[in-house]
Amino acid sequence: MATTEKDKPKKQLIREAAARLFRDKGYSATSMRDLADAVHLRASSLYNHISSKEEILKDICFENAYRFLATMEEVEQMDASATQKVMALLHLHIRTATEDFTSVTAFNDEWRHLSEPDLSAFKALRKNYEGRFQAIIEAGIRAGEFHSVEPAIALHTLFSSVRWLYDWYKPGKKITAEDLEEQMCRLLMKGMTKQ
Amino acid sequence: MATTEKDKPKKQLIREAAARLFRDKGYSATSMRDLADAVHLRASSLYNHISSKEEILKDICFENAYRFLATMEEVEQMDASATQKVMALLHLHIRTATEDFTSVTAFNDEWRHLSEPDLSAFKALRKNYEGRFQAIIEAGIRAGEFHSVEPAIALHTLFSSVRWLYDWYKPGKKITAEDLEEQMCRLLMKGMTKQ
DNA sequence: CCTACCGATCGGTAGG
DNA sequence: CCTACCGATCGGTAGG
Repeated sequence: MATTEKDKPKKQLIREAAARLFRDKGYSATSMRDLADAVHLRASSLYNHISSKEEILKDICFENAYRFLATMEEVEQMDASATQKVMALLHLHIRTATEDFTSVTAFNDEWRHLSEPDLSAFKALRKNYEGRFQAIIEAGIRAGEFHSVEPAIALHTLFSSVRWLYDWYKPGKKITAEDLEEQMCRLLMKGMTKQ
Repeated sequence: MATTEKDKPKKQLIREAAARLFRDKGYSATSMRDLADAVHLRASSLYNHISSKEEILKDICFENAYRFLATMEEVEQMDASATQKVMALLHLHIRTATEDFTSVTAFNDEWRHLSEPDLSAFKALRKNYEGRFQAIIEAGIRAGEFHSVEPAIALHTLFSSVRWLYDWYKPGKKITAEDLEEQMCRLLMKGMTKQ
């Protein structure tokens, strides 16, 4: 028996609706009444499933952080060139951005609305991930695969490119997800210009 | 006589403080009390200088939109290759992001909080700018300067790269603004990998 | 420029 | 799951 929307636990439905609203209006501009409307409940009834607005944000942010760290682990253990590792990570980011809108909340600015100690904990995970990504770039430079560039600039330029995908990319419409992944990777790895 | 901070009209000081707060916390999470504290006034006194919170956002967004459209006009009239034109625009975006934090509000998501008819008007200006940027990319592809890529993908990848500069780049600290401009341009034009 | 204050809305709770 | 309601805070106004 296939899993339908109705089988999903209410908590998950609430979280997905929240992620969509956070993406569209931002965390602060999304009220619990907005969220309640989206899942056809009264605001007070939400609290039978979640304990606070911030808990939803926290769950979304940390789930995505751990998911990306798990993939980083796998990529680090690949027997592959730095180029292949960077491309694997880019593919992950592009695919996630197009398929899972909870990731937008985590990657973009909404995590800033976490309060302590969650804010510091999240920033530490993010910094850990970025540091490991940058180490792969540095290895690629040392191996002569990449141009000699400030690793921090390369890291953030790659990161930023994928960060705003949600804002312009509409799946299916002319550009398929596969085209997008292939062309963005090629652009970032080989650049705009010929030669 | 040099212009000092004190010579600036109060309205401009308020706008700059607002832009900084919008960047740090977002438009919705910035209250008029926050803004009043930043300029050492009571919230009610702000209204002697501005007419509403949204007016500040509107001013910031449209001022930047017109500034970028004016530069686009100049770039279009340059007697230069598509490569040179794209680099000129990238330089503008990078320089603006590092020097003027009001631009962040306009380029990133805060403009979404405009209400109609300003929202549609702003989106139209943005679309106009993006269309003209994309036309330059298309000309570069036709001229054989650029790899054959979906122009929309190239446009948004370039755009997104510069959009988050404010989030990680701290001027002076190790990486100078000149290094940043040069290396980001090189990375986007020539890519990560050698050959 | 301030004090005083407005109605609306916020996240969340009590109680059933 | 609802109705009823809480104190806090919101953007903004009146009046001086």
